[in-house]
Amino acid sequence: MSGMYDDDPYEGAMSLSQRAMTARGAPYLEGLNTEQRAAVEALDGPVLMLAGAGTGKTRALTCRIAHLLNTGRARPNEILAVTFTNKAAREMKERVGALLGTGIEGMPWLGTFHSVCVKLLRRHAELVGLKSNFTILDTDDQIRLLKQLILAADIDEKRWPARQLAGLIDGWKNRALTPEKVSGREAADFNHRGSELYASYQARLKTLNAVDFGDLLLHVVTIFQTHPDVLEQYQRWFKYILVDEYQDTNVAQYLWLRLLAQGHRNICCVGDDDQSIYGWRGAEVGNILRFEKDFPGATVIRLEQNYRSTEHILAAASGLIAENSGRLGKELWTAAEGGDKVRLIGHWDGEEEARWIGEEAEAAQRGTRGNDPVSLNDQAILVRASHQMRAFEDRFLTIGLPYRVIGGPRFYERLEIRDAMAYFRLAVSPEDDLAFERVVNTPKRGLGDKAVQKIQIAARENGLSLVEGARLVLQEGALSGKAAGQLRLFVENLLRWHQEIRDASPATARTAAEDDDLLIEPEPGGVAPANDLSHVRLAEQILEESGYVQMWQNDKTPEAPGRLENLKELVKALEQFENLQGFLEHVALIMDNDKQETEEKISIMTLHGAKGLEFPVVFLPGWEDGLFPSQRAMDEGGLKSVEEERRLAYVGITRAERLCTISFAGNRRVYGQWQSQMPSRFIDELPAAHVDVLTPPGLYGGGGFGGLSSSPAMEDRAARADVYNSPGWRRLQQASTRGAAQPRAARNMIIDASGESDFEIGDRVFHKKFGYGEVMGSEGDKLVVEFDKAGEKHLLAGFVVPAESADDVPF
DNA sequence: GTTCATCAGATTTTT
DNA sequence: TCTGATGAAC
Repeated sequence: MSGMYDDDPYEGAMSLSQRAMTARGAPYLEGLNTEQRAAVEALDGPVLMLAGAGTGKTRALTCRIAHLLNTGRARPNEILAVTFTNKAAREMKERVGALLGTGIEGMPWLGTFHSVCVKLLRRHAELVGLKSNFTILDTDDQIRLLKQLILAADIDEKRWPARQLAGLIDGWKNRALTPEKVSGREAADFNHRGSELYASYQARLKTLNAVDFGDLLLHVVTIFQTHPDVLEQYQRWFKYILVDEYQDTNVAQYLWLRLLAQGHRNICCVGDDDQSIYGWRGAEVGNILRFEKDFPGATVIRLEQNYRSTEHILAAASGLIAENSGRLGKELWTAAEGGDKVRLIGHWDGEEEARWIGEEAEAAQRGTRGNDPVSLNDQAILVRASHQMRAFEDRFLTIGLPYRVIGGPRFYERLEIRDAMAYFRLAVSPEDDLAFERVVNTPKRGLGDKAVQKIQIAARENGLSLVEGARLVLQEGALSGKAAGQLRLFVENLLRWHQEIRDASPATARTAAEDDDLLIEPEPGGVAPANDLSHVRLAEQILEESGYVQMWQNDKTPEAPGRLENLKELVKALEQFENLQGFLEHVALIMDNDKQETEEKISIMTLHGAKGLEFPVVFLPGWEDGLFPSQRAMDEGGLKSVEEERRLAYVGITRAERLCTISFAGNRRVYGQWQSQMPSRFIDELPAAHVDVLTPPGLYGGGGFGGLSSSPAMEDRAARADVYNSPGWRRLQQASTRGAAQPRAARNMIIDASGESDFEIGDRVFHKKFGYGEVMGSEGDKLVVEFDKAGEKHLLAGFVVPAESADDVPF
């Protein structure tokens, strides 16, 4: 293997390190393949590690850190290692610790972009006009704040929703644009008030001493750009920088990294341009494509040996992704031979698809397919959009198949948790106006819009926080007796809780100024088991005294008990922390809560949620144009968006270790309306030689594969023959005969395998859901039909019958 | 001020 | 189909 490794300008340094290694022992290097080893040992200068799916990227990355430490290149606190998720950060910490056989306590700078930025920003907050104890707002707070501003700006909130403004501002922050830097054309967005509202939003945040997620990055970048001395300090300090999932970085993160890397220039970015699926969140694939230009003399190492999937799965994924343009180029290969081809199957509708997948999952679990039994834990259904999950949940509930939805509404985003958190926030800092607003009238205290408005006016006129405004209103006696009494109680409670917190921990919050040698600080007052549990008691007390618990106890809706349960869980989670402050900090940044479950369950999640995971058996349903690729990607984003969708498809396929099944349905209920669906364009892009086309008999007539005769997969007749003889096929046959009766008409439909439909323009046809209609056009086996009632539809010829045979269709 | 009916809108979501 | 936001009725 020649190439960059041999030509590496740092070879001398490496042999030195090799010597050092032998001296100290580097067992972690054993078992790495050539490229992985190269990636681990190329310590100096810029390095781009292009790591395909399942190529042992995390392993290389963690070994690299271990190697840096073991060779004495850097102390643990001189390494900056950033990831996107807490999960990735946690895993990396654990694995580095395991490699070195010692606890790695001292890696304070290994974390998510956001957590590292919080740390930096707490230290230098005053440089952007904040106090170091600023609060971090989540999206919900953000929206509520923006709503107020939109209202204040006298803009019709219906035509200009706060969500849209939030999206706009997020986009600007992702691109590191402060309000002044927003270009003229864009500034005029949002009813010509875009940048103006952005500016007032930022001003409001400052008075609230708060930041949103985007600010964490943006403020730090601003500090670096405007205070060279501060920047230089960190440039010097971080001898080595490592970045995970580099393809997902946005402009702000890119600038942040580039600024920091200018010191030692030892930056190692790991990523895979083919797995860039967060463009809509501001990620710039361009960052990774441009790496060599940004960092001249960069070493580029490709990890292409895949240890996860069988050759057919890899080949199918590779064939698909090859349709994308502007790739860095990478071809996955595996030493493992054989295995099942990717399976492809079409269904009549979404319910049928869910039914079939349920049966397949159970079959795999029993080992009926002639394979070893596969635990449900090792099976996953990956969907494009979360609303697709519903069909599966419904079906699995009825057949009693245990499932787990990953990435649904998260624990900390639930209503009751957010309310409880608002109470905690108020107890910690009563001047938290957003929290105040959220819960003044929750539970109902008879304080409606009008009362709250009075408080707000009083507060604003006197430059006070809302609690103080409330006290003022009470003094003035501007509220009716009942409301006043309730408000007084609320405010008194609040201040009392606050006092208790202050009594309990006089000065736990450390400030930036206290500590000069900040670069070697320990973990922030976070996840340490507390010996004194007074804060837990206080939390319980708060929820009781506020009447919040009572509120849910009185609630008779079916979800009330669950909410109370969640509150208990929240209080329990507090035990892991020293105090409420530490807990709030944790929650602001760490919204994940993957608690391990013991019961065997099949996972249902979005394709986005599946990135980085792997499963022996994977189902990819809903491959239909308009769903996947999504309508929006096809309409708005043009080629770029469709390519991102294709990468998503690539991510999906490459999650599978042994068996990957792609499916689509001809009809699907979308927002309650039945729609006919066309198979995804991605299906036609799969290389035929690696795909098995399954078709349940009785659906398209049993002989051919309805809509796909033009696809390469269809030409692979040998593959199809295989299917018919496989045990899987026979099982399938049984499944569909014993399943709900197929409409007779559907069973009788004969689709010409050549792909030509028998229909001509002007023919009258009948469709099970749309009724009668007239053929307006046809192309191959695809028809355009003008239905009498349902209007014009594009659909596969297989889904309609000539009108005269409609009598056969049972209603 | 709270409750019920109507109506629009509806991806993906690491932090 | 389902959620939420709004407005009229209590």
